[in-house]
Amino acid sequence: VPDDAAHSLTAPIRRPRIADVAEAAGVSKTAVSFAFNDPERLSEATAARIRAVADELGYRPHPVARMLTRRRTMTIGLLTPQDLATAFANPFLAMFCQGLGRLADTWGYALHVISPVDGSLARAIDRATVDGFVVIGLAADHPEIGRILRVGLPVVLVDSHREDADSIRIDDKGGAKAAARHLVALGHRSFVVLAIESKLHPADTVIGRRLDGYREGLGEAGIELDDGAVVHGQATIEGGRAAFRSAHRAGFRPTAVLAMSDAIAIGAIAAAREIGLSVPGDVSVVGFDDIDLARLIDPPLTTVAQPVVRKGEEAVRLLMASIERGADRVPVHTMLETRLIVRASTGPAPASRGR
Amino acid sequence: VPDDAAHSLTAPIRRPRIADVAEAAGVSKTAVSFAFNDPERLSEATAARIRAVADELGYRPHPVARMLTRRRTMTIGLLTPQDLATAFANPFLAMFCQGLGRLADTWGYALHVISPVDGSLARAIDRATVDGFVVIGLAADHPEIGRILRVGLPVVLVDSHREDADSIRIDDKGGAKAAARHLVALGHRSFVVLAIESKLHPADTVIGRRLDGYREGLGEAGIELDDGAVVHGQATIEGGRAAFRSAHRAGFRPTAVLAMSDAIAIGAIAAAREIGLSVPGDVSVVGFDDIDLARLIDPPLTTVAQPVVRKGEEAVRLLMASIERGADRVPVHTMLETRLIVRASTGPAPASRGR
DNA sequence: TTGTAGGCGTTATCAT
DNA sequence: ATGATAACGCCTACAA
Repeated sequence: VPDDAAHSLTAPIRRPRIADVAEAAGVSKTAVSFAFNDPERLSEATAARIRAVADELGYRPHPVARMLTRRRTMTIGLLTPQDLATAFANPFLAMFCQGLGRLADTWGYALHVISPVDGSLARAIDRATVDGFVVIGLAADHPEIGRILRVGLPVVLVDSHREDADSIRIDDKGGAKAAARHLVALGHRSFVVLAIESKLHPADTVIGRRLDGYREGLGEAGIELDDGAVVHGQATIEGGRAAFRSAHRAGFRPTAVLAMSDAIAIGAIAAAREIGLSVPGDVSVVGFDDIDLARLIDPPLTTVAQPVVRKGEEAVRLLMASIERGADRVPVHTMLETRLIVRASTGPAPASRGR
Repeated sequence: VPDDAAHSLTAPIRRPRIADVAEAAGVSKTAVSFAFNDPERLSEATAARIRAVADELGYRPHPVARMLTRRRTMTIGLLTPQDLATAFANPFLAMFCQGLGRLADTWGYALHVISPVDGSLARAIDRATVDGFVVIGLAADHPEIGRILRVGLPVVLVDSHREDADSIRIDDKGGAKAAARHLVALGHRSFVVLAIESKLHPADTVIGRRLDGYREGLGEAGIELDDGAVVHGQATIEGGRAAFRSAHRAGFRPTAVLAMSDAIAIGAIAAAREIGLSVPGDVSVVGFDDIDLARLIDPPLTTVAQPVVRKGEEAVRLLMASIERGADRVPVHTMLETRLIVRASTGPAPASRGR
């Protein structure tokens, strides 16, 4: 290709490289590299000249090449098993990202959101150029986590636990139990649980633990939860709406709903109203998370609060320690508290009704 | 299930490379590469054997090295001038990300969120390993946009416009005008505008255009907006709360509030109530965006709706066209509609009051 | 079907 | 203070 193109008005065909700058400035590639990364080692004059030439040519160090030699990406990955659209439809994630973001920013790290590629998390992970992962919504024994660990990349597990990785959890069971007790104390005897949908087996997930908590809380009053009374739906407002409707269609007429996320709870309230039920007059609803929304909606939502933003911050803090201090560190396991916040979406049980 | 503990004791210090696999499998590096990227070109047997060996060694192609040769990152960058925490505190962004995510997922692209590093967008951009940028909240003449374009990376501008890049906008001015007219028709004469805070000069931003729309709508009724009656705040619920309070402290007693985002509007409603004002009894509030939240809060928010999710989808669609078909394409400029949605946060003006 | 060799663009090492 | 050269780890003509 003749370099006539260089004189044309159109943008240059090829991105300028370090060698181009070196040649144009009459120095070595090394010098150019120094000009950008370690100017102290160059005389004031040459450093300035190199910068000028680079600017003139529109040269910027190629970030990928730089990553390759530096062995650092300055990026943390947020790994979620849901597709991007679903994940962001849950306000919980945005709130968690606030926490991640606040700390990532202070450390100068960028945020890479990783969701399955064509349904495959493995492929997504293989593509990801990150210095470490914050993993949310994945069971601890998910094979991908083992694979990541084996490559030597730091991992912080959120809401699950294994011995060989940092983790940060909340008291899911206790929180769920408190929610159930609260409803029982209000006289409710007929329940539906709106659970978070997941393809993964629920052994070590929020789903299983919260369900345990609900069961335990109800059990104290001698109440058993029908298997059919646990309906699964996406952790979004729409998911909650659909789940409540589906329970209703299946013949359930609960006086109280235990929702595993605020988004689901909010959707359930919307669905209940569409059916003509009043909240909390006919149905009481308890959520989980205490997202900003919870206290703003009508009626303000009774919910199990967890420190979502702090959870994000802690996750990054742990990850940074792992990245900075190397992998041969003893894993740290953090547990954050939950607490029931009673607002107006729950009230005394109405006169008993079916099922 | 492998014994992780035992495994980690013997785990190699160094990540296995393609050469290690090649040697262990007794083939060339090419063969290993083929086994991962183009298995058809290998015999069934050798491909399987190579895979087995790779698996055994825990080998994964290094994503950065792969990017370097492929010249593709399979990642799109979302560029925002705000810090991560602030950006995610606005539900608008999560909604926009739903749109981005839906299409990014279908194209197999991941999402990289880029915010200023130590206050410098330039540094953040230089770090970013992406195939293209979706730029939101940045004026079209921001120098960084020019720099990105000069490197030849595709850019889709959201909410701003320049001739040499794709863009996608909404009718900000028309929407704002409709909001102002609506309030005027309800008899309001005393206004405060709650604007989105920005360090950038507002010439070609949503801020300037919406302000113009407000002014025009009010102007039709002969109403002028005091300069002091335009209060700026972060586009978050907290920001809205603070902005309303600050206006109130400054002595403003509007009967109507024009907020440039729903988050701000929701915060303003909260602040108004804390002060003892009823909405819409004492103060009417109009938002902008129509986020999910808008119809769920109490009272349901009158707002200027824009198709936020579709905006995200369109942005990725344009970006993909740009990435796939090369940069020598005529820029496409998309305009999406806005429309006023009247709910319950606006009502007739109360008997006239001060200022 | 498999192997060889060169390139991707940078930083790091070791001279000078 | 500056430069030559070797990594970094992979992909891909081209050759066999």
